[in-house]
This record gives sequence, C-alpha cells and structure tokens, in this order.
Amino acid sequence: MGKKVTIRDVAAAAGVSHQTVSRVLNNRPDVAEETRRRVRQVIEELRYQPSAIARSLIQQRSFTLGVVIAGLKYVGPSRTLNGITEQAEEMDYTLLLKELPSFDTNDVQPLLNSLRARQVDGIIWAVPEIGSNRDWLQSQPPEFPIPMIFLTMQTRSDLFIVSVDNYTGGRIATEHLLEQGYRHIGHISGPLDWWEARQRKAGWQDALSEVGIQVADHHWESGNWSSASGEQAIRKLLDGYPEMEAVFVANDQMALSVLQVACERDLQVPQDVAVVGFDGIPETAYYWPPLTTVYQDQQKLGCTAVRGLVQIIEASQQGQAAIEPKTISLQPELIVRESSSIVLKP
Amino acid sequence: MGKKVTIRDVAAAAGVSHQTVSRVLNNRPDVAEETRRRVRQVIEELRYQPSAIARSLIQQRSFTLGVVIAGLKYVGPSRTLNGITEQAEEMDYTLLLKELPSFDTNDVQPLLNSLRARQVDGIIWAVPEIGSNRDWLQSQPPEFPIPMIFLTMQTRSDLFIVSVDNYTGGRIATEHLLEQGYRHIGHISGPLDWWEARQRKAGWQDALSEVGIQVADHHWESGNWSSASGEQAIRKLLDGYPEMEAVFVANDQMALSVLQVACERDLQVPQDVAVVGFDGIPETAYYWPPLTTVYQDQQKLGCTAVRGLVQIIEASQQGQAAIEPKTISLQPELIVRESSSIVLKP
DNA sequence: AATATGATTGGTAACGGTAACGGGAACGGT
DNA sequence: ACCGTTCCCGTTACCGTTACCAATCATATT
Repeated sequence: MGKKVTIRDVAAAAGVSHQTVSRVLNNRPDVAEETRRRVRQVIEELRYQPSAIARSLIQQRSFTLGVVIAGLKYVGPSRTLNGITEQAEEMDYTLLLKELPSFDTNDVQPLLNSLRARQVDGIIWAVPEIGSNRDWLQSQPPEFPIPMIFLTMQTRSDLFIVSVDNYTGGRIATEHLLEQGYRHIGHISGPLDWWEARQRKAGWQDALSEVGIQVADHHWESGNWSSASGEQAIRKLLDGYPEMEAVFVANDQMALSVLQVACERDLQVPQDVAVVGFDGIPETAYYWPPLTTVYQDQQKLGCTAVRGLVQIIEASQQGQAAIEPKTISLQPELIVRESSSIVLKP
Repeated sequence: MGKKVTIRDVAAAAGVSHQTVSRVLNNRPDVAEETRRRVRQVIEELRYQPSAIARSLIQQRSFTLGVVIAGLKYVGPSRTLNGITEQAEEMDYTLLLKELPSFDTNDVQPLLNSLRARQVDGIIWAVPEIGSNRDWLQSQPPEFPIPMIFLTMQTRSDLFIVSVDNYTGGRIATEHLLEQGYRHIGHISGPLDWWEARQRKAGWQDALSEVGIQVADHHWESGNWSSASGEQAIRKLLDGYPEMEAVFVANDQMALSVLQVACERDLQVPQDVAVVGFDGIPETAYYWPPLTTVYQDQQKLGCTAVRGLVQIIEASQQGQAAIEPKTISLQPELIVRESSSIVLKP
C-alpha cells in the first residue's frame, strides 16, 4: 500500500536526521550544500509533501483564513469571494469557507467555534449588515482571540471594516439625474433592514433636499432586490407618483423590471422615464435600453479585506504594536448609458 | 493574556486525567455519569474548544473537503458552490476552497500538493472540462491517494463524475421549437472547446436531423457565453440565415442580446424569431419578452457531488470494498415562456 | 474464600512536524 | 598546546489530541 511518507522516511533515505530535513524544507542556512542537494533529491524521489497540519500544530499558525459569507447564489457575494480567493492565493493563505444559511442568521457561535478549532489565523466576515445580524458581537469576550475584518457595515471605531460607500453611490446617481434636468426623481430601495439599502436611499434623499426638493412618501417604494419585487414597486410608483420623470433603483435586477414595465406601458426610456440602477453587473450593457448604473467593485472589496486582515495578522505575530481598527471605504463609479441620457439616445 | 486552554487544563480543573476528558468529548460509553457531568461543566466554564488540528493529526482524518473551482464571478460556478457549502455543512464537513486563475489552467500540481498537505479527505473538482484542462490527470499516479469527484465532464469509466445532461438539454430546447412548428432553427453555441457547449450543440443538431432537417454551417455561430459575443453572433446569424424562424441559444446571457438585437431590428419575438436560452437564471422571467430557457439545477449538482464524495470516503474509511466509479447525470428542465410560444403571447 | 467479570480510570506512545540546545570537527589566533 | 568561533548536524522536548494497554475497584460467580 502507498503509505504516507514522513519527514523521518526522508531522513532515513538520505542518511541524515529528520531535523536536517526540516532545515532543508525551511531553507535554513546552516546545511551543507552537498547535504541540501541530497535531501532535496530524496524529497523529489519519494514525492514527499510536508504535513501542513503537523506544522500548524507546533507553530500555532495555520496560514488559513476563515471566510464567512451568505447568499453565494447571488452575484454580489460571489464576486466578493472571487476577490478574496485571488488575493489569498497571492499571499499564500488557504481559505476555509463557511456559508450562513441566510443573511440574517444571528446564531453564529457554533460556526465561530468551528473556525477557532481549526486554528484559522484570521476571519473575514463577508456578510452584509442586516437587521440585527451583528448582535452576536456583543456576546463575544472583549478580547476576541482571532483577528477579524468585516465587510459592508456601519462604521464602528472598535472594528476593522471594509465597505463600499453606498451613500455616495446614491448621491452620484441622483445628482446625475438632476444634471440631466430631471426634477421628479423617484426611488426604488432595497429592503430597509439592509444597511446598504438605507445608505443608498439616504444618498438619494440628501441629493434632492440639497437642491430644495422635498421627498415625500409616495416618491419611493421598497423592494427586496429581486426582479419580481422591482416589478411590484415600479407599478405602485408609476401609479402613485405620475409626475415622476426619473427613477433611481437600488440594484440592477430591479431596474431590469422597471425597463420591462416601461416597455409594457409604452413609456420611452429615458424620454418618458429615465432609469439608473446600482451594482454594475455586466449584462446591464445589454438591457434595452442599456442601463445607466452605479458600479461597485466587489472583487476589490474582497481583495482589500484579505490584504487588511493579513496585515493585522502579521503585525500581531511579530509582536508589533496592535494596529488600530479603522474603516476602509471604496468609492463606487457612475456608468452613464442610454437609459438616463437623452444625449446618448438617438 | 488569554492563553489557549487545552485538554489537560480541563483535566486538571476537573480532577481527572486528560484521557477521561477525551472520552467525554467523544461520547464514549465508559465514563461514569457523575464524572461525565463534571467534565462537561468544566468544559463549559473554561470555554474549552478541542483542537481540530491535533485531532486530524492523530486520526489521519480531517473532515475537510477540498473544493477546486474556477470562474467564481459567474453565476454558474457560484450556484454550484452554494450547493456544495449547504450539503457539506449538513454532513459536518468543512470546506477548503481553491479557485483556479482561469478555466483552462492545466498546471494544478502545486494546488493538489497543497490540498494533500492539508490532509483533505476528498476533493471536488468543480471546474468544467475545457480544451485540455483534464490532461493533468494523466500525470497522476494510477492510485491517487485522495478520493476525487469531478463535475461537468465527459463520462469516463475510471472517474466519479456528476454532470448535467447538456445533450438532452439541447434536444428538448430544439424539440420544443419543432413542436411550435418552426423548421428553420438556428443555434448560437458556447465556445466549442467547452464540453458543455459541444453537448448542447450536438443535441440541437441531432434533434433536427432526426426529423430530416439537415444542418448547414451558416445555421449556427459560436459565442463565448458573454452578452457581447451573443450580439455579434446573432447579427451574423440574421444576416447569413435570413429564413431563420427560431434560435436556440446556449446560455441566457447571450439570449439576452438576441432579444435586444431583435428589438433593435424591429423583429417581433416570437412571431418573427423565437428564442430559447439555457441555464434558467431568475432574471430571464423579466427579460422582454420573458425568455423560454432550459433550466439546469447547479446547486443540486454541487449537492450531489458532496454526497457522492462523502459516500466514497466513508466506504474507504470503513475498509469496505471500494465503490466503483460511475457517472451521475442530472436532467435539465424546459421552462416555456413567451419568447418561444405564440400561444402564450397575447 | 478465591476468582472471574465488568465498569471506570490512568499512563504512555504516537501522529508529523519545529524549536531549543548541545556537540563534534575544522580553523585561526595567541 | 590551548581556546574561541563557525559550520554543520543530531538529540530531545513539545504542540494537543486519540489509541492502546494496564490498573483499580466493585460485584458476581463458583
């Protein structure tokens, strides 16, 4: 049988002690060149692969990051995960993946225990803040033993956080519509227990009130991010706010329904109603008409989180002064297409 | 400092040997009820968490599965991953995630080594078969030490495989169009170095030739799955095959462009040209007109892979006779909407 | 009373690596 | 001749758990 070959097998085959093999593995200087060569060759021949597990045990360090995420089946989270995997690979960390059964799970203790048991060096909490799904933080001991970094949540001075600036995203979308000359600008928000949805809505509201336009309750509706909910919302909005000339929709899926309902009611986009979405998924360029949208770089979000976390880990390993918690904010970007611009439209 | 608490700390605090604590942890029968109770209480008090790493080392078993995937930023792979995480969670396995830099990476040895080093109990190869990206299999020793299961590839008698039946998917799409009375049915394929793309195309071709329709080269174009490539393809197809009454498109993103170009050229869907997509992403219900599409359950794909793999692992652990490799095939499902059905269309 | 039986428990080795330390050989300087 | 350095390498301990075996004790059996 193909039994597992250990460091001692290599040592025996090379006629040295296992310690010398270990030194070769770790590129320590104090090995004779000749010996090093011989050991390397035996390693090749036996196809020896050192056990990361044994190494983790003795070093108290696993070079593994825990990733906690939710809603993988949606584009947003999976793009973030994509950014995380790329950056982790580059920094030679392995990822341990956990997906929560739903976005608002608050019972995370078993999951945290499991990550602790596996000795992860740090944790990326890639679940957006929704309702009370951050409450579990309060029941943690003040000195939580594992470095953590959080994605997409309200700034707090005691945590490391990486977020996209959704408030500014909502502002630039709305300001763009104002610049196009629209004054009656409605909004379809995401579910308002989502922090992101509240931020985007606040951006819309502030941009309007800043130019003296007062927002009323019938100027907006909330959806649940799905195309189906977007359809409901735009119908209500068109009926309840007939003067509406433009609408800022909190994500692209819902914006798609807006385009469809407009088409169904024979409303021209953007002549009768202009539309701006949010997220910037690639397909928006092929909606009809092509959709103006606020692009957020979710890969970069993940990538930034890994870099930040590794920095914290390395600092604490080298016994440096602990890094102070801070929030990193990524700026979204407006992509102007025909759905909001009469100029572009033939 | 909050030093780590080990099994010996618990033993000392409970006044027993560490061995007894171990027995309690593993629910062994031979511990007095009174002792068991006391140990459990101390575990609670000290918030003791056994080290999965030490456990893996001694047991030669990590309860961890390696997942190798590519293209996480696309919907397909991430839905599969979603299925994998759910099922793994349910079966109490942890996941170690690796993403390949591209779909056709063939240099996978470092990655395999890394998984071997971390002692994963099994590997799910969730990268679809493309070009020669399975060639690395040949350079593996005939008795690869870790159980593996592959997703989305050509059946082979020596491997465990789970796939969606893309060939049948292509057939049912085409047969549906034939039933609607169309005879001139074009096809926009995916890139033909993808196994899935070839299968879908073969299904289209066979369904047609079976009813005596000969397929010519100008009846199809290939894209690269993106909306952009779909636009190119449909333009060429409309120009080169003007009698075309219907088109089977190999994925929904490309089908979206078909709808858009049709709209641009004032072609009614489905009256002038009927469209059927593939994948069944939720947004297709909100395309205009709503898109008929072949739904494939990619979550189930992942879920099935985990179940299969765990079965193989458990069998080999218990020294049972090794399970024979086989291919599991999942059937796709046609969702009929207005883009292909005059009956549904008002 | 002596012995077998079963229920509990503890001691020691082992898993596969790295850390800490020490020792021998070769070399140079005094 | 003696000592200190440097280079190279081996011995031993240790990381935190489970496996294996032996020991203890109470109870049942002959």
